[in-house]
Amino acid sequence: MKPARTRFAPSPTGYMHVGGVRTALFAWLLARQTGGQFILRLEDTDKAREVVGSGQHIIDSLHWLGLDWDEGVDIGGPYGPYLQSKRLPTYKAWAEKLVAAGRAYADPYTPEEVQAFREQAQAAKQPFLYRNHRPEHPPVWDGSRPLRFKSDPKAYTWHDAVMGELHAGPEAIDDFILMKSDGYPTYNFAHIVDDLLMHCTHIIRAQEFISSVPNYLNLYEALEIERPVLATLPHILGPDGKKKLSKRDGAKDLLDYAHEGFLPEAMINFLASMGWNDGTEQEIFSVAELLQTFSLERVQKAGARFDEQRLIWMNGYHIRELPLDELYTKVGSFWPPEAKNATDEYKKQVLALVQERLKYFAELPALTAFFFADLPLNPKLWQTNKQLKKVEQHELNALLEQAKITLAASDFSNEDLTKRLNNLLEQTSQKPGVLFSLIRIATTQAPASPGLADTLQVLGKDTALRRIDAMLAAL
RNA sequence: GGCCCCAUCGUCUAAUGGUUAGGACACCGGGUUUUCAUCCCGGCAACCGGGGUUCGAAUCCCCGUGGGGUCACCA
Repeated sequence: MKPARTRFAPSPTGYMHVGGVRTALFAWLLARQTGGQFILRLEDTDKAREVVGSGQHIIDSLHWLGLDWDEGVDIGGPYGPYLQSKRLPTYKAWAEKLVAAGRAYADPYTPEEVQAFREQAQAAKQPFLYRNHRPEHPPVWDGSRPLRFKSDPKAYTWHDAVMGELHAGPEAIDDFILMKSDGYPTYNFAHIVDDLLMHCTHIIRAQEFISSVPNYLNLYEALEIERPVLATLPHILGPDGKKKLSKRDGAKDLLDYAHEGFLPEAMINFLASMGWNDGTEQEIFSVAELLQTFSLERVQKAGARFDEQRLIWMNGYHIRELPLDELYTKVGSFWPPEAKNATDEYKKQVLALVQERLKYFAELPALTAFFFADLPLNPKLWQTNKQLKKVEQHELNALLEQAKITLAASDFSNEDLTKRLNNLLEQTSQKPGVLFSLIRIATTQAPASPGLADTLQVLGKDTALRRIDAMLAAL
């Protein structure tokens, strides 16, 4: 496959949400798997909506995911600048070319007049087409008025790398605005100029642009330029399956997932599996595997719902796959505050025990707090436990006393603990459900914990016996 | 409303004219000497409807229906 030059071109109007970032992922995958380049361009032509800091936020999000770019706003490149607001003379020059060719004209109407046309059309239940009001003798364009494209409406059939053959009639084409009266180009104009000048081979974007493509096709013709490969991705829908995922409807900031302790490789796996698969039954993909097998042709045409449950499962899966040392490094500062003075070695032992039940790092404190500090006695645990609530208090007390003696004799190696615990089971002729639950609750005061012998071993003798005493006093 | 796109279990999806329509998530059972989790086993659960074409249709065609997008000096 020929090297693809793809770009991700968001507008800095807010944080990155998971819907938008999939577009970046697919573009990045295509560039990387073909040995091409990936470009980050910022489309900051809407100064009214621009959110300060969101450009950096987008960069941070991509960094977190591990999507790197060869040219872009922050690092420059041979076809820069990559910030549209710094390219105004370029757009002006191309606009003037269109004016000179008689393919663009100044819009003589006031916004109110255009709005009146629009309402007229709406009242008549017709789509609004500006060109129905195209002025016969437009004023000279001096930049104070919007510049409109003088379209040449016709029917098009074109190929989309994802959607296949697409069609539209002349009614889909209109005299859209190229340059706004504030001197900035519209997206519709700027992206075409930039993609040409930056030699992009593929335009990968979301579905909402599909109805504008005939306009772009018409503009490519007017500009007499070759168009890149077009690839339209289906929407990612919100959990209700209705509308496309949007910030309004609670789409989370991508970095929120970072802060909750999701793994970038899990996020990438999840994002890729929404709307793409390789045709096999494989669910788990590493980035390297995605680079092997990804193709636009196998991207789904229908929208996909964002199912956070699936993301959580996938994240847990990737966590379990990690070697302990690597996981330990990644877990970083997610430990509970009580772990502040714990040694790396101790924390690693704890981590090894909870690795298989950790779905995302933010769960770590709840899962491990009792390893670092005595939790307050929680009578509910033994009062409501399915097995224990059937046993008399004094009997529990006696059992726990025996357990204490047994444990006091142990060297607290895993083998010895297991052996003595089993012996105790026989001596007391108790069900493990009763005896082990009791000891587990006594030594952890937690609703859940890893296996008993493992937990006791890591906790150590002193802590275990101290906690048993505390519970004994409360029984 | 015009135009455009889409349509398989609740969800993500496989199937490219011939399968008991497969897998995964979630959920529900059971097992792995306690809990939670992992792992294993099992269960639940889908081709939007109607017409064609064909020996044969989830797959091709048409018509409905449903959902989505778009019709901005936003991208």
